[in-house]
Amino acid sequence: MKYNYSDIPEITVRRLSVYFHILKCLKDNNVEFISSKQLASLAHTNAVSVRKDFSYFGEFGKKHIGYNVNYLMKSIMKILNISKKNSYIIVGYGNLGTAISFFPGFKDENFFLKGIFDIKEEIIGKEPIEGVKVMHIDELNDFVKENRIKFAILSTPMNVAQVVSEKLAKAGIKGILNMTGRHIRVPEKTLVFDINIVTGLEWLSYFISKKGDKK
Amino acid sequence: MKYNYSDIPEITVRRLSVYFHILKCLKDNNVEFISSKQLASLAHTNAVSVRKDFSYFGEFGKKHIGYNVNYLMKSIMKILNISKKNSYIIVGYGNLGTAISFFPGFKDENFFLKGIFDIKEEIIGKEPIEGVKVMHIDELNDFVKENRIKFAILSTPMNVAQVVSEKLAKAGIKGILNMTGRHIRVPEKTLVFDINIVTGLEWLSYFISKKGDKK
DNA sequence: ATAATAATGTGATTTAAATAGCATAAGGAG
DNA sequence: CTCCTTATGCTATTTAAATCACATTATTAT
Ligand SMILES: NC(=O)c1ccc[n+]([C@@H]2O[C@H](COP(=O)([O-])OP(=O)(O)OC[C@H]3O[C@@H](n4cnc5c(N)ncnc54)[C@H](O)[C@@H]3O)[C@@H](O)[C@H]2O)c1
Ligand SMILES: NC(=O)c1ccc[n+]([C@@H]2O[C@H](COP(=O)([O-])OP(=O)(O)OC[C@H]3O[C@@H](n4cnc5c(N)ncnc54)[C@H](O)[C@@H]3O)[C@@H](O)[C@H]2O)c1
Repeated sequence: MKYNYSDIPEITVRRLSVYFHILKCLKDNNVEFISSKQLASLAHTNAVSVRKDFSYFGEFGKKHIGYNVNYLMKSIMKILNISKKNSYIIVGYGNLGTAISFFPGFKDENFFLKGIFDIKEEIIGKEPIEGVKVMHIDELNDFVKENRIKFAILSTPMNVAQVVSEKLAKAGIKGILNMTGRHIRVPEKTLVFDINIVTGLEWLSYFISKKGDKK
Repeated sequence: MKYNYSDIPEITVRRLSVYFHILKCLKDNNVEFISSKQLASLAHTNAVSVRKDFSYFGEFGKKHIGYNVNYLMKSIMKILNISKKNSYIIVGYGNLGTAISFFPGFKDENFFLKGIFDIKEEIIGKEPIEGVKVMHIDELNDFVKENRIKFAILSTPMNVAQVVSEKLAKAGIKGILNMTGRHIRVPEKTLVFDINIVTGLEWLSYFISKKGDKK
């Protein structure tokens, strides 16, 4: 069956990403085939959901056999548009920005760090990662345009999140991964994905406290 | 109207946390009252959703006026069970763990860091934050039990995520904030909240690539 | 004092997502 | 070669979430 882009549940896209990370791990352990049931159990969901999620994009499995891990990974990479190299920058090079810059996991998914931006004079010009320089935020606009950067990880302090994200949008950044915990408003053409660590603790807190009073 | 715990949509709990962070910011700017419409616009949702979310827990607003920012914050804190002090630990004190330990934002939400665990001999015994020591993972069990720690932020390497989370569950940790990107399996009594930065970039990648082929 | 306005809170309805059920295909056992 | 098992993929149904529509109330303007 053929689906439109707009028929596809947003949550399916999230799950594809989860499946992908699980498949990476399976591949490292030389697993060649996996059933929707097994994959579901690893992804904390159920087999029907797994099959349905894939069915929006095509038929990737074989009856009686399940899914070929390698082929499924490649298919998901195509769907998520991460089969080709992508470039990203980090904006705000403090504690969190630094941690992210040293994390090797982005490369496996074809995301390559191309630049770092901050305002602290003492770090500008440094090259903390080979081939990646820290630049002043004033150089952002030209750099993004010249290098056609699509993605930015925003890890500045909260109080400048809004102004900095406006600069990002203006420079032509297509997607902002917002780590600041502050909601930002940008033109519709720029997408934002929010990650908020504190929110996670609050969610846990609620469900732990409510676990007693079931039903 | 009175709702049961199980009648309340999970997504509502997530949004409460989002509202709370926005309210904190409004309070800092001396805003006293806010309408569901205004709050919705700041939270990227709509006014009815905002009101419905609150209505599961009680009536917090005044007609024609809207919500008192302070009162609403206190109410949300009660709902999320963050009005009293909570203790958490960080397990895996590498780049990310360190960044998190220095982040002051948890205190505002009544989450206090009580201990740090790792296996690197050269950092064990250090006190990177006043009053918070780095301990060996072998001391985890006793420490968690003695200090009745409820929450743990897991930031070890992926390959030990499973074994370490089993230790956490065994020690009696109630909620794990899993930063590793690897899915972990723990007994049902232990809750897990996953945060995966790479997933965020993939989500952005998908929606940016699909934006052209609308409908 | 009355009308107009701006807001909340909640049943009713619509839409989206999850789940169930089943037809079908691939492989293995006998 | 036929039957049994296992697993996919799709349609139908159920459940959950979002939205609509409106009754209600507090405040302001006339
Ligand atoms: N840094 C990032 O931006 C980033 C992004 C996405 C995901 N992650 C994930 O977060 C986790 C931590 O990342 P990081 O960059 O801080 O890695 P890191 O290697 O800098 O830190 C890991 C720490 O865990 C410690 N450790 C190892 N085994 C342990 C054990 N058995 N018990 C306790 N501690 C142990 C190590 O000694 C080290 O200090 C990883 O799983 C990574 O995949 C990190
Ligand atoms: N560290 C965490 O664990 C954590 C957790 C949750 C949320 N956050 C959020 O992530 C963000 C970063 O946290 P952090 O701990 O790295 O903070 P940080 O203060 O260590 O780093 C912020 C960096 O941004 C730079 N900066 C300031 N203004 C700038 C501008 N206009 N343009 C570019 N860079 C600018 C600063 O010079 C600094 O290097 C914050 O918004 C924080 O709320 C962090």
